[in-house]
Amino acid sequence: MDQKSLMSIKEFSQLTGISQSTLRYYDEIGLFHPSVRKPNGYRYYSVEQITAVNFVQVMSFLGVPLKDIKGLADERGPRQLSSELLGHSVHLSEELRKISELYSLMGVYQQLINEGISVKEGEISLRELAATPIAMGPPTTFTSDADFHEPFMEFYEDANAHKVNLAYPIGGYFKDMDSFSMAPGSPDRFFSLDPSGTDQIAAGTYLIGYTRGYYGVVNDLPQRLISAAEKHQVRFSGPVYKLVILDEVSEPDPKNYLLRVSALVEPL
Amino acid sequence: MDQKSLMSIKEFSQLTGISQSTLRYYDEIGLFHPSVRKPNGYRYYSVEQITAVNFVQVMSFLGVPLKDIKGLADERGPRQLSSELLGHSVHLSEELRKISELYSLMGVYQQLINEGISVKEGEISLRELAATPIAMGPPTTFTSDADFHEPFMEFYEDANAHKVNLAYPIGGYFKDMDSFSMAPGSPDRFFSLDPSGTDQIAAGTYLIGYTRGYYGVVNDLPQRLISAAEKHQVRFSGPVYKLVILDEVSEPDPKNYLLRVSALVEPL
DNA sequence: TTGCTCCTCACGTCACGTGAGGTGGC
DNA sequence: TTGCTCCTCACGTCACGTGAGGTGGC
Repeated sequence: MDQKSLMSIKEFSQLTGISQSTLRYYDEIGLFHPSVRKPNGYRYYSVEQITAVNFVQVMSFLGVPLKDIKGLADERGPRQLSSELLGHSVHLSEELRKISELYSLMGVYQQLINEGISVKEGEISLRELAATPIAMGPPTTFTSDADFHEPFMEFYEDANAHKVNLAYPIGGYFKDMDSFSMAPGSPDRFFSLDPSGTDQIAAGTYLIGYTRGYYGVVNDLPQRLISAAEKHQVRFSGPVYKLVILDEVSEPDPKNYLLRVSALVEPL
Repeated sequence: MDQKSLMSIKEFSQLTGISQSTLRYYDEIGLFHPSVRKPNGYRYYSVEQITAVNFVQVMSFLGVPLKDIKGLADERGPRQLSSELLGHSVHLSEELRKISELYSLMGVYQQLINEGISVKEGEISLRELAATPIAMGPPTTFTSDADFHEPFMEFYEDANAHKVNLAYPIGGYFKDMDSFSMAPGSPDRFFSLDPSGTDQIAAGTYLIGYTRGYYGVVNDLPQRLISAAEKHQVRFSGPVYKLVILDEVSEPDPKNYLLRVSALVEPL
């Protein structure tokens, strides 16, 4: 109202948490002017301006370019603003979904890395696993043993089409231990660890082993799994899942990439 | 493995959703090189690189500067990466909180604007309101009727100290109708519509009226409320809340700012 | 040969941040 | 007078986008 109590740019900056240089920039581009400009060029802001600049901040955080915010401010009106906000809130809920997905993605990464750090490589262990949601790809068709890429690309394109998030680690599915041990480089399907997938790794008892090497290298892991099964008095009763848990993302040396193979088993 | 099946930059760009110019830029700054560079300068990418570039994308989305991502890639190792990720996931959950707050903020804005659009100004209505969480400020001390700013600033500083989100609309609280009608420009407290606040506007029956004008203008609203109370056979039984629901954010003309006053009532 | 893809500069852009060099206010 | 604040250029920066002008591949 009447006499305005004015703040220097420093005070206004501290109150709003917006840097002085940002405030000057907003002034320069005509987005948000100080209430008063003294003859010496000093900028002074009024309390009432807090709301307006807050709004600018909010819209900017929403990703709206400053030009558009300016446009909005120039020819706004409640109706325009309302529909504008509606658009952005749709966008925002999309962002929200993306971020929470990223959050879950980082959780998955972390779990795998921590597993990779703490694992005793030589050992084969028997563990109870809870069901894990995944997104399974279509059946693969390997033309030659060496050409791994075509089926992999097929999986990729199929996944893209189905909106599967491909940032999650991708592994190989084998329908049973025979399939794995005969052609460990040619999974029957690929899968993504995407937890919003509609398929799942069934809960159950798994025999789990690790080995190091570049993609495709399994070393003697199949044999080790088979002899461990004998020792533990279990037999392979279902699918085998192969997943590289330390890859180029976390491990600089390709020879040290860490592969995990989990095979469903049941007591003899 | 062995023979790589390579993709042109266009194919790789389409597969990953990363623009060609971004891929060239990543190459230029040494963050992410194509698997093969042909003598003619053409870039070719391999399938295996999808994971790595995905990771770059993820980190970049997390707000990590490309330089840092490069640094991470240069001297990474599972342990470093794990602790790095931990830091970012803390940051991310903070972001998540911020965004969902923004989302709720936009909801509040929209509600108020829509109310502002659809309101019949002259009418005073009797409505049942559900409880609304708010953040109440400290009691105000007005030195003069005209100086509204000092108490308002006090509220602001207090709110800042208590981490109240000040982007939510701010209103005035009066302990009763007498307090409001005697000095409608000097609320007993200020409040923020911040829904994470620990105070609340109590559920109950409210007499609600509107009037237009710049901040502080109430016109004949107090009288209109009082006579409406008689007509509706109710008496004022508690606090009065004043809130400008259309302000400089949504309304270009200060004379058209819209004030809403809600007064708690009970039957006579 | 034609059209498409790819290349390398070079420059633009968006939203500021960062001095340099100078004036103003208490 | 001293120190603090404020000012205006001007230039830097980050992560690309956008042509211009030219070559390469099927």
